[in-house]
Amino acid sequence: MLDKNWRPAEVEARQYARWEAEGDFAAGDAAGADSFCIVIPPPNVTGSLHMGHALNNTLQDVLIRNERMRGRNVLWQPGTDHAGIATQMVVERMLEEEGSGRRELGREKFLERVWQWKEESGGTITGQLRRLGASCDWSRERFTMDEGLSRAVLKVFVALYEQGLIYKDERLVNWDPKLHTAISDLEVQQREVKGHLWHFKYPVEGIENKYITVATTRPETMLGDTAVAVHPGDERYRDLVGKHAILPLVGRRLPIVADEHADPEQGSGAVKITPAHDFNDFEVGRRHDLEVVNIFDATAHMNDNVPEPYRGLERFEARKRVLADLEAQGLIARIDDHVHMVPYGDRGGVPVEPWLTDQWFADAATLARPAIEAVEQGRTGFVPENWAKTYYEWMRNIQPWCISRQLWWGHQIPAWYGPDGTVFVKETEAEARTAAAGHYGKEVALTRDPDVLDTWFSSALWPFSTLGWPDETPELRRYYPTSVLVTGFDIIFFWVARMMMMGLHFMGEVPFHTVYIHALVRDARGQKMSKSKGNVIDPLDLVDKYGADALRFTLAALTMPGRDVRMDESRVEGYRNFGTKLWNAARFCEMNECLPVEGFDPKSAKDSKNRWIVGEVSACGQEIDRALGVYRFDEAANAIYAFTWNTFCDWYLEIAKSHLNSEDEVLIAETRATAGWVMNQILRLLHPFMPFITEELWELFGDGGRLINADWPHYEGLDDADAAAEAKSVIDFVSSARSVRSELNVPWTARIQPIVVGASPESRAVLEANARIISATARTTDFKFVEAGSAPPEGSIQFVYREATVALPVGDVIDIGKERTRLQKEVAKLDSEIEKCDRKLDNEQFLSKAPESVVDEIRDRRAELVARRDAVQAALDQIKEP
RNA sequence: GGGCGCGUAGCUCAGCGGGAGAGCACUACGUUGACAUCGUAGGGGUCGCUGGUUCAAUCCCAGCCGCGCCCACCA
Repeated sequence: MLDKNWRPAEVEARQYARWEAEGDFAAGDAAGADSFCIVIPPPNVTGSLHMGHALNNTLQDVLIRNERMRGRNVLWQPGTDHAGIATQMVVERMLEEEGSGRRELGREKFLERVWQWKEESGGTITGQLRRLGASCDWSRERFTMDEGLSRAVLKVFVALYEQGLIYKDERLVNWDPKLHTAISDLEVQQREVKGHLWHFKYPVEGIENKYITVATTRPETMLGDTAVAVHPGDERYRDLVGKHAILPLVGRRLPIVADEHADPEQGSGAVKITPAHDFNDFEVGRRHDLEVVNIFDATAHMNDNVPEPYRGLERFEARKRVLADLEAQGLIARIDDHVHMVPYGDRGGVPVEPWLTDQWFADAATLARPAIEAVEQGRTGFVPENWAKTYYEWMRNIQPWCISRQLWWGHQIPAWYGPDGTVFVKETEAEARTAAAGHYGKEVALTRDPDVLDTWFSSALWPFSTLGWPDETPELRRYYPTSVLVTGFDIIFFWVARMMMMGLHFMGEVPFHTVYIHALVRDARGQKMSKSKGNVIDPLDLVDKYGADALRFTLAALTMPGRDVRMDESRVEGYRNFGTKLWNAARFCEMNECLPVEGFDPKSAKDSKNRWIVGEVSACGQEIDRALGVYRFDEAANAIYAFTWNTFCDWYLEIAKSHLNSEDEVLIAETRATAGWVMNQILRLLHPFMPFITEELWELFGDGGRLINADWPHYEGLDDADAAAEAKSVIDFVSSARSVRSELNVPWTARIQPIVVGASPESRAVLEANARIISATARTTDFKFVEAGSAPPEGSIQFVYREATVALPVGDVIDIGKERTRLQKEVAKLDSEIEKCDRKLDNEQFLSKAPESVVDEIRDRRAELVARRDAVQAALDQIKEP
């Protein structure tokens, strides 16, 4: 006997351990079956599960379990990411607390610490994924810094280098002065900052009291100015072009150049040019062959290229000093308040500096071309489709990808330098040494490039590196290209785009056929979850409280295309209750011996209610098929929810009670078998969403084996329109009867005889056939059928059933006033609806232009409404009499 | 500036050319041998505003108002 309550915590761990131990997650190897593969977006190895992971992995698991049940060779490839900057920062912070630091430790010792930390905490996130129920093939778990994956990284780097698609260049990059590393454009966040726009007067050389005014939001950078630019067509400055301005505080001669970059509409129309510290100015500098004066060191303090008083100052200190000195010289023309965007590093949290350094770049534009084409040709499709636009937009305007980072944790760049700086890019030091020996004609000492690669470089290889590339493995052959990538829109650029580039370049084929983009998880009020706001909901707390099934179902049911998921705990609670409801339905079935019967064919059911529920199961299953086929997780979840609760529990089981109470042994046996079959089907349909409770109940309602490996059901020829119509008719009758009873406070215990006035033979037959069900669910006694036109007994309440009026003689309990109001309201409502139909039917344009089927539909509807109105009116007249 | 999306019941959201829906919340009644983590019934909406297309607009189109996000730029 099932326990009275469903207790997720007790069962989940046990069921999961059993699946894993029995190898149910292992990649399939059924011969001849198609394969279905998802590579997990690898979470940070030292991270822990947040709501975004919970959503992402729930959706993947729904797809995976669904396909597994459909008999495909399923691989859900799990693994974790070394997450360069993030992990290094965590370990550095730990060292700081110990009063140490990475530089004190040295590179080798530091890396040992990171590995140690990885060993300690790397299992956290994968353990948490297990608690969610994720059915990954853990035997194939990978890590981006695994031996195998590192080999893939080296091979790709060297190959791209040899193909000229990776190169070293001295350019302006976004420099994080806190982390002391270059970061890519994507890692820079623009933040709105209230600041000022300062207008400075630069004296023009050789003309007494002549100044050219420039404006800036960053006064300190003036120390690095090497020109002033004006627009070539700007009359105001035409005669100054070719002359020089004198940079105050520094004394440098600045050529005044004409360049399109200067916008006559902005500020004074003249713009100071600081090639070393501004991306636009850098370009201007290149065009005019300007001097590049770098004024910052790696920590954004002033270096020796500025006049002595400013040296060593931190950038914001320097700003104050520059302003004070210019003010003293009377060179500040104006100060305006100004709101502008300041670039911040998304990890370091301080403004980044455009800074001139040597970095490694990947030629993203070249790699992007086939990746754009693949989506244009539909070889990879986005769901929802709109995201393709975002992808194109970025890919078509892609900039060189800065792939080197001045960090220690990551894949060290396989480049070695000879004594004269010649670079040798090889997969191993030995190869580099050989190459160097060939180059120099003798053995020389080499130094390895200290930089590591951007984390996303190894992530870009994930769909094939995890399958064994560069080796030709069976997995690679079977599962590449993978089927679906499930991820959030926030990493389309970081990750999806780059996997497309690398996959196409190295595998010659797209890495996945479909990219399913899901939304962000926000809090119940639509706010982004963040630690600072304190509105972070920990998915594991919800799992503890309501069970993993409830959380999974909530996430799936809230996943609608193009809309963020608002995580509201009351929804989770509601779906936990759904689990309880299912559990109790199972208990009911168990105690009534409603268990699957071997060899029972649902098509063979004779009873119309049994035939009806079988048809409903079929409709629900088909809806889930359709919805999952187009990634409508919400619709699939809602379909199984509504069927289980509203159709099966609310109606079928109530009907079954009356069947089971009958004397008809054949009917009882058929009902038991049908109910058992429906339970069995519900468990299959629900399993991808709620794997734990369904697997647990499968022990009772299954047909051998484990549910995770059961077949996905197919439904053919189970619909029975007549049975469905009859069931609907009975449900209508019962609902109406309940409604009026409730309205008039008729006690539940009071059984009332329904007097049916003017029923057609068909309606009468239906009512008689279902008399037992109706009497049980609507609390009535036997029907009394009366000729049309007969007056219903006095003191009865009435409702309309099809063409008939049903009277319930309830005697004293009737509240005539209340009932009259109710009926009057109903007549008014029906009248207004009839009027609506009339308006249409009187409209000649409607009659001539609307499709005939629509006109007929409205005619039928009108007739039906009139019949109902008349019946209600008749009932009302009866009441009015006394 | 470019792009995407959203304004429907108190809340969160479905629907998207011919009958305004769900869940939660709310109100009333109820512990009937599966389930109070429940049941039954009920109240509640000029479907953001203004025009247009149409026989017919919550739905399509345009404009406006309000809100959110992404990209780029702002000396």
